[in-house]
Amino acid sequence: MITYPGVMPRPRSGSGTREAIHAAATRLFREQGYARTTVREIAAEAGADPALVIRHFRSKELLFLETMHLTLDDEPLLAVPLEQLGERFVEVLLDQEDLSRGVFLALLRGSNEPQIAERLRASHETVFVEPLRARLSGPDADVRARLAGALVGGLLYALWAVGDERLLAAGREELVSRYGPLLQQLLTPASDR
Amino acid sequence: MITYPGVMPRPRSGSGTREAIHAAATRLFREQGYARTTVREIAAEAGADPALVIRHFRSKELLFLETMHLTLDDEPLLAVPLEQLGERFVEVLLDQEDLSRGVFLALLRGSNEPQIAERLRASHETVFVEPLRARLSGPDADVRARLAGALVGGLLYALWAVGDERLLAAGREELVSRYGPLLQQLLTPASDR
DNA sequence: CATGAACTGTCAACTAAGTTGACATGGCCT
DNA sequence: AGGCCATGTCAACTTAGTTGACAGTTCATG
Repeated sequence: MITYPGVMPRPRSGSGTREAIHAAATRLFREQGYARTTVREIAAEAGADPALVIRHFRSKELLFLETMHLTLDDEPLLAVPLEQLGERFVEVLLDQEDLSRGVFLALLRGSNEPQIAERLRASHETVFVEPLRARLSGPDADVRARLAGALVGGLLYALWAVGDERLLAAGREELVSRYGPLLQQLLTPASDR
Repeated sequence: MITYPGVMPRPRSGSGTREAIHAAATRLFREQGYARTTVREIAAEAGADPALVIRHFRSKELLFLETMHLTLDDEPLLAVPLEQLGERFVEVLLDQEDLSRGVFLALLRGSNEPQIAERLRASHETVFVEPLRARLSGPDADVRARLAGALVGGLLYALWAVGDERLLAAGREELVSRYGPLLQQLLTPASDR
């Protein structure tokens, strides 16, 4: 059995404090973002000493990075024919609001910090660009997928970062039927048909 | 002559310190954002006392709001026929990068603070939505303009907030010719033609 | 079973940063 | 001349992230 030198968090005798801190941080960072959440607040919610938070995670920023992971369950996208991927992707995005919104905003607003910016870049790539590029082909597949990522990100930017009331009020249906086709244009340009 | 009760900044005996603080804050907030810029740093650059910065602007946040104004010279858009507005708008946007980038990012990343969020909302409305809505008509003009704002904001989000290297490398021409038509779709939908 | 290393935890304190209050000064208006 | 107020300085307060000293616990090994 190989032992990894201090890299992996060993279970040891878990009193569960580390997990409590992790959970508290996840909730607070999601709801309040990076800047407005204090280490002392996290510690209080986890019933721990502020110093212990740093002990466990080295710094507030590393704790943030350890808890804020943007994900998208793209399973519902796999079986969708390419011609419907545009609308479907917007649907999936809007339906996972509970999972994504807090993390997306926290990453976006925290991206002043270089490491958080890097995480935002990677998450954007993984969640918004990659699933679409995987379905494209041709020499310009990469650019098109990246523009699609910009388009998709723009919707979340407008809804969540800007908080456009009228768009929020528009409802899922209208957003899907109006914005989806635009995304579709990038996936299957008219010149392809 | 009416005197406004303490609202307008009276010239008085200007030693210019206030202006120096304003200028330093503008530069630093643009280049480093809200969180990474300290009041003490602004004061140092302006050759003033940190307390004086607060004296003049009441708080770091108000100083930020006083200096960070997102604008877009939409004059070059007025004469453009509606059918070319999509590409033209993207062009104008990309050409004003020097003016907009720092402020846009500072507002976006600072939008954890409620007042900065409100400024972002207003700026988005004024700069990205309003110029387009002004050219649209029909019952759905508002929604379409707002979706156009999302689309446009998405491009800046991808380029500047995410920092998508491949998009940055793509160059103005390609971005305009690929992303402009998508915007155009919202301004003049195919069903209109 | 003892023991030392590594982990878990506590407490006080340090540093940086935004802000405030006390106080000084100099110009402008009456 | 006198008073008001904008301008400016300085020290100090508060909050927040982080560190260091120290103590208790657990676990693998001799």
